[in-house]
Amino acid sequence: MSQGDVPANPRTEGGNGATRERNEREILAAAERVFAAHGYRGASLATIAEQAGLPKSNVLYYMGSKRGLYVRLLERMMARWNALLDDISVEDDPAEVLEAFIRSKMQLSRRHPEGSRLFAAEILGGAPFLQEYLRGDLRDWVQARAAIFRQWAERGLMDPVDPVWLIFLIWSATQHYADFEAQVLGITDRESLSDADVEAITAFLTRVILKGCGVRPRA
Amino acid sequence: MSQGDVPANPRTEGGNGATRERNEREILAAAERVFAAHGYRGASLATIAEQAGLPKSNVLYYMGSKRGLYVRLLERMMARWNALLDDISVEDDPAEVLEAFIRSKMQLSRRHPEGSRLFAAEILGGAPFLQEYLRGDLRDWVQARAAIFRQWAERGLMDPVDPVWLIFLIWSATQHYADFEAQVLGITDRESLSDADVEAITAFLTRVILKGCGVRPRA
DNA sequence: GATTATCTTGACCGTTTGGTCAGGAATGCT
DNA sequence: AGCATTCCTGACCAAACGGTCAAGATAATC
Repeated sequence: MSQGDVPANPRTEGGNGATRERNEREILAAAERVFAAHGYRGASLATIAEQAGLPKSNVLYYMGSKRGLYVRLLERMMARWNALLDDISVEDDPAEVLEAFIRSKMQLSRRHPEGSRLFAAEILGGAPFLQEYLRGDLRDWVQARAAIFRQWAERGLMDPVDPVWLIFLIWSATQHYADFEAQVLGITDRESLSDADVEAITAFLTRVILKGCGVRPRA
Repeated sequence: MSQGDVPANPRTEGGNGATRERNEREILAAAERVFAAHGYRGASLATIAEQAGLPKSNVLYYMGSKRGLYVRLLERMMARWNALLDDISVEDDPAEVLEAFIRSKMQLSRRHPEGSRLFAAEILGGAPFLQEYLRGDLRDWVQARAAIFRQWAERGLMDPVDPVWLIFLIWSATQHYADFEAQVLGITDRESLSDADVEAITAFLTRVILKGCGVRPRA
């Protein structure tokens, strides 16, 4: 090995090997829970290791550092987020697109509540690790959608509401049921939200928001 | 002093004394910022003391413990919250009440963004300190309002939407601009939200939500 | 001016923090 | 079998953590 070469550090490799895969999955799941509950600073590697059923040293062996583990979780969550942002066109039906948007966002929050809370905690703390993403990719995505909403409004398919505020409204409403789960459960005296509950909430949000924006069916 | 008496501990007294008042105010303000940004576990007394411009020992002299300081902040925030929850009656105009609700909630988030984020972080972490409040006072308040919304619906003054989901929708939408400020600013490329921005958002939310619930003017 | 109550703070304590490291165990490859 | 890579982990470290305490400074009261 010549000088300057990176040593054969397993941390830098792709991730082949069944043991590695299994342990990393376990660590990431545990870390997502702990970071979601306590934020970046409040989470401890000892707690994460305990919940993953591994010694602390092993967590560091696979993840390198607390920071690296956290960033990896954020990236995984951003990937999930991006996966549901497929392309839309001015020719699509606003009602269908908005309903699909609300529904898929709701499902994302429900399928990955810890990831959703992890993201929320990051933003709450001023988004120290996500500034670049917010001011880059995510902003572009929002502006692209906003442009389409505006065209729909011009064609009389919906009211001329500010599309950016509309996107934030949908985000906040759908995110609420994952992030503020403790509040929702406490107030409604539930132990958990059933599939039927989630369906009812989705239908409620779709109805109120579509009607509120004056979305008219294309046909 | 007979046995069993509480010693003349300044911590237990009302809070007279100008020095005390000034220092406590400084400490609470600094603590609210730090707890909001990092959560309960992630916040450190050293950071709070530094931001308050006092030695750490002094913070503990006034507040007793980290836990006590945190609880006191939560109680202050709950008091602010309760202050805007005045009584409403079935005879009131739904449009006026809902708009006032949205507007006052929006102002609360704007006037006390750190308190709002502190509250959000507490809920995000599973509300370990607020379980009782959520399942008690707050639940009662929600149910009382929900009953009135239902009567309005029966009288044909608004659509028969689930009133609890409606309250959550308003909460989430208004809270979003304080809690996710970093996201809003990053995406809209702003440095801060102006009064005009807040007014525009309030008008947008009022319009969409009222229309979405089919609220009809009483006259 | 003396006395008392309040305020201030550096030094200190035991625990927990993220992270390192050496060295052994398991596994894969030829 | 032999060898290299990957995996595993207890011991250890300096720094930061929440909290205590004694002793002095300041302010209030008579």
